[in-house]
Amino acid sequence: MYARTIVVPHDHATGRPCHVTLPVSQQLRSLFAYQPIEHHDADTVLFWEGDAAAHVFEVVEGVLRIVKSLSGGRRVVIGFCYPGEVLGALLKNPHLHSAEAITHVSVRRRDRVSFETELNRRPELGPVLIATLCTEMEAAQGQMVLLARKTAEERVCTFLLQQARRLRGMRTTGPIIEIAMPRLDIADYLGLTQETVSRVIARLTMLGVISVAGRRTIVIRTFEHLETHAGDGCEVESFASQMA
Amino acid sequence: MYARTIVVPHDHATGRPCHVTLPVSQQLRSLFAYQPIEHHDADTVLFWEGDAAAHVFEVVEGVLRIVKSLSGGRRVVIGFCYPGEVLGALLKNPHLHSAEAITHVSVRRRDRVSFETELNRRPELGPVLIATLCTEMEAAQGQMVLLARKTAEERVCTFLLQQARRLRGMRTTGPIIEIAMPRLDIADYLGLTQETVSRVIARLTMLGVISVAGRRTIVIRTFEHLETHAGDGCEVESFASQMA
DNA sequence: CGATATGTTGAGGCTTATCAACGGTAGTGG
DNA sequence: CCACTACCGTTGATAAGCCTCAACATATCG
Repeated sequence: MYARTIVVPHDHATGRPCHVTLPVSQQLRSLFAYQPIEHHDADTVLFWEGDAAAHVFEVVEGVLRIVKSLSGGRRVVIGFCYPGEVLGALLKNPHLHSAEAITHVSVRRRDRVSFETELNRRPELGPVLIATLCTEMEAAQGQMVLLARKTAEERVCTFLLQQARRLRGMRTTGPIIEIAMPRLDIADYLGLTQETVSRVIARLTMLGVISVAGRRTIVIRTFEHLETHAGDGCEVESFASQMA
Repeated sequence: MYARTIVVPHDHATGRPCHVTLPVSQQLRSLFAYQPIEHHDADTVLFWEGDAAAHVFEVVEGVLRIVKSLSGGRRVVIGFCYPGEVLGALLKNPHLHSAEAITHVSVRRRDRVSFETELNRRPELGPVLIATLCTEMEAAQGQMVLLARKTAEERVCTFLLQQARRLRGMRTTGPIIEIAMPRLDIADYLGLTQETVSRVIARLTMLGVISVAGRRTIVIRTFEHLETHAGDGCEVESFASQMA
């Protein structure tokens, strides 16, 4: 039964990483239109896990990481938060995760109560928020699949595709991606170690799939290889195994 | 910076497993009030990953598993779906996962279009749906933490606590939990193998933390041990390691 | 141009997966 | 009601993949 072949026509790998923020939505962002812009340096913490959730943020510039901690110093990066996204709109009062600036970031802030009041005052925003949350759930499910069953190589390929597709959605030029976050954040996002991420990147470079320029820039040379090695879909991956 | 001690006062381990269904909500369930009850045997598939999403379901009785498949026969159980929950309300049109009966189940079905029409006709349901989705996201994040960083033992302890707390929420008697699903489903839910789940259960039995009666029944003898070994929270786990 | 944080590479070990066989439970049919 | 059978679960041996620890290289910033 589980062996039944399912062809999934739906493009569920939209390149959206799994994060705890609302994706680009002009309508939701309009709620921040008249708020002043704040600037924060890299490694600033916008809010801590367990803090009272007093504000909602629109990210104007820069990248944040959303972090949950557990015993033994272990850390999980639940997702990243990019410009145009809204952060903190969803969850219950004590924050369930920290939000930390990876780069210099600029954000607009709005009081949580007034945010919700405004939301109620404009009923057309309800469906927008619901649609947004559904997209979030979709991304979260993809991430669960990655963390539960993908190999290190598949995780890194998936991550690189997410990054590439995100930029493509922004109509940025070709296959050159700028990785805003350090290897440790990538590792904690993919459920790996820094070293393993590094080794996989080295292997992909050896294979000519990607090339690395500097610390933050990666050029994708063979998109197809990344896609076949991202492990998505439930059908055959390796032709070699069929031949055997 | 990551070493900062965070005490998280919020009880984010509410025992809700991570699933793709809406939690018990009288208001949402009212949408199914006049639908006939359907019965399905164990291992029936309600819908397949990739199918058009034509219906929304209320689970009246029994347990379902929500499954995503990937290459190489690998499988991930995204979550389980229990009586009183609503399934299929959230996602985009092609289903992102299959829903399969673990036990005999009875459900009420409603056409997706009429479900959404009714939702629009009753604006008071919007916030209910949003709150529900937020709870789902919370559970999904917890599951990501589990899959990314927890040990096999922590995963199994977390699962057992989820089961126990779910029953407690239903005001069922004490520490005896009925596990509806086979080991393989538990394994695919926890990102482990059947064998590892079995071995951890054996070890917990040896330690006197639980005892196993038959295939489906587990008695929790030391709740506290489960809680300290579930790995939640970011502070010290083992006193021994402090002593050393 | 130098100092420090970040990233890479290597050796070895541990947790968990894999493969295989056995045991038990529960459901079925006589 | 009991025995048979098939599935499910357990246990063991082995191995693979990733982690850990450590040293080294390279960017980036002052």
